[in-house]
Amino acid sequence: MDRPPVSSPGEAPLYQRVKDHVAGLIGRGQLGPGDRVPSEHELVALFRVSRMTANRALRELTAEGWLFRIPGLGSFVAPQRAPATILEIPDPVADAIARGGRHQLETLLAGPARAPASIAAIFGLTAGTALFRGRWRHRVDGRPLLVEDRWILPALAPDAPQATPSVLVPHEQLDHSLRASLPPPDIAGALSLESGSACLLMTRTARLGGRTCTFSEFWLPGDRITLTGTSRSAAQ
Amino acid sequence: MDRPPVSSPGEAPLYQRVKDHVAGLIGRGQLGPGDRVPSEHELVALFRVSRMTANRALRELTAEGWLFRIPGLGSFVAPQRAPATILEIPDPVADAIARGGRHQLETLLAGPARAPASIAAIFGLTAGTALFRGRWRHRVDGRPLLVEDRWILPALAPDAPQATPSVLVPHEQLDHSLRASLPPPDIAGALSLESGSACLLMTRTARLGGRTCTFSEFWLPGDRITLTGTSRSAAQ
DNA sequence: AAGTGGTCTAGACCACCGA
DNA sequence: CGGTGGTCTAGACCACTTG
Repeated sequence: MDRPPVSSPGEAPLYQRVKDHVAGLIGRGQLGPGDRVPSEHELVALFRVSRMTANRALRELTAEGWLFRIPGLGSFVAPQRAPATILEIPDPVADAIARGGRHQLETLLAGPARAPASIAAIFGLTAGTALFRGRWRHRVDGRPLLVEDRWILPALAPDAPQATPSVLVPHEQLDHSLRASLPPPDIAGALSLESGSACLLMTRTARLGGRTCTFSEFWLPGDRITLTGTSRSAAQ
Repeated sequence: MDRPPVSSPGEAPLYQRVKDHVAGLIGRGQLGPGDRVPSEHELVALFRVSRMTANRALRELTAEGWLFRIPGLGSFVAPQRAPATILEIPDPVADAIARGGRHQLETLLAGPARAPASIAAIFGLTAGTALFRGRWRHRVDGRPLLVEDRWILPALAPDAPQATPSVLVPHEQLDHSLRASLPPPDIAGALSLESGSACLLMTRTARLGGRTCTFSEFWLPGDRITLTGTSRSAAQ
């Protein structure tokens, strides 16, 4: 070969240059969803690289969601990912703790309770069924940041009374929802909020074996908590 | 070689078996965060595979967040990813449209405007710089669901005045934040809300070439919008 | 010096697809 | 049949780390 045995220093690796080339075809709009991208063999000829290198480039672009591949047919531009339709939101308490904040937990309520109709419906039970209920307040660096109100199905979490909150009960799936709401007076008081302050209300339903095993409401003061996330997307 | 030239039919590829082995060491707790995993050379000897196969296994596990690697030192178990800390939030408008809702868009404001200090700071400019500003109201099935207030850097988006909102300006990165807030009177009016109603306030900063090119505020009525997401996690 | 990962090659066999 | 991707090998050179 008349080419250096490996990539020249200071330059991007060969597989990265191949990736950039194909990503550029897509990013500049020269290839759109469903269009065929150059085959491994064509990239081998174009870049004078081995097939393993071309394969790695297309394989990684596939893993990153740019392409899909059909053996025997070719590699194609993947359907447009709707940009920014997905926000990744870190758990605020775990986040605060990870940043080194001092975390305190106070139990406001803990014990058996009869489920009101609205809660019973979530568990698929009839109103009045006995559940375990707990309410905890989390402080980070002394400030109340979160009130957690949790209902637990005793049958699926026999040791629930001893369970600490935010240590999740075993689960297979978590469903979340998030909305803005004005807190009821007891929540506002627990968070040291003036009445009329907006809160984020996050709910979390944990499922195990197809059944709801815990339902939690998280109240977060709207002016003290900001959820953030970052996503990347090609210029379009 | 006394081994079949390629993986036997019906069995997982060799690189996958190596991945499974290493992931199993982590998943069963035999190796914890910071622990060293077998080197490529050790996996070559253990599985009788080529180094490229062992390399692919460890490289993919690294891309998937299981490991981190230090050239010259070894491969190590990555710090524990806190389970269920990531919440995926769909874009509410795109979501409503995807569900088949009838979408209407009204322009409440559009034209050049001087940036107040708070906005200028986001763009890294001085207060009073001329930006393009637009405000739009989105209705889904006739109900106001979103007021979008957008500031655009004209230099990076020359055709911004013609741009429709929610059609993103080209960008490389989006930063989002989400919090609860009480809307100012003009926003409350545009959403047909009583004063004192809680709203979700989402902000989106789009960056291109390392510079902020658009900044948007999205006001969503807290009682009409619920953001939802699902995540799966192993029982722990 | 010995071990690590990072990259690359020039072949190979296979299954699958469409003409 | 030829083209596609999926996998695999047995080497190689390099930069980097630790002793």
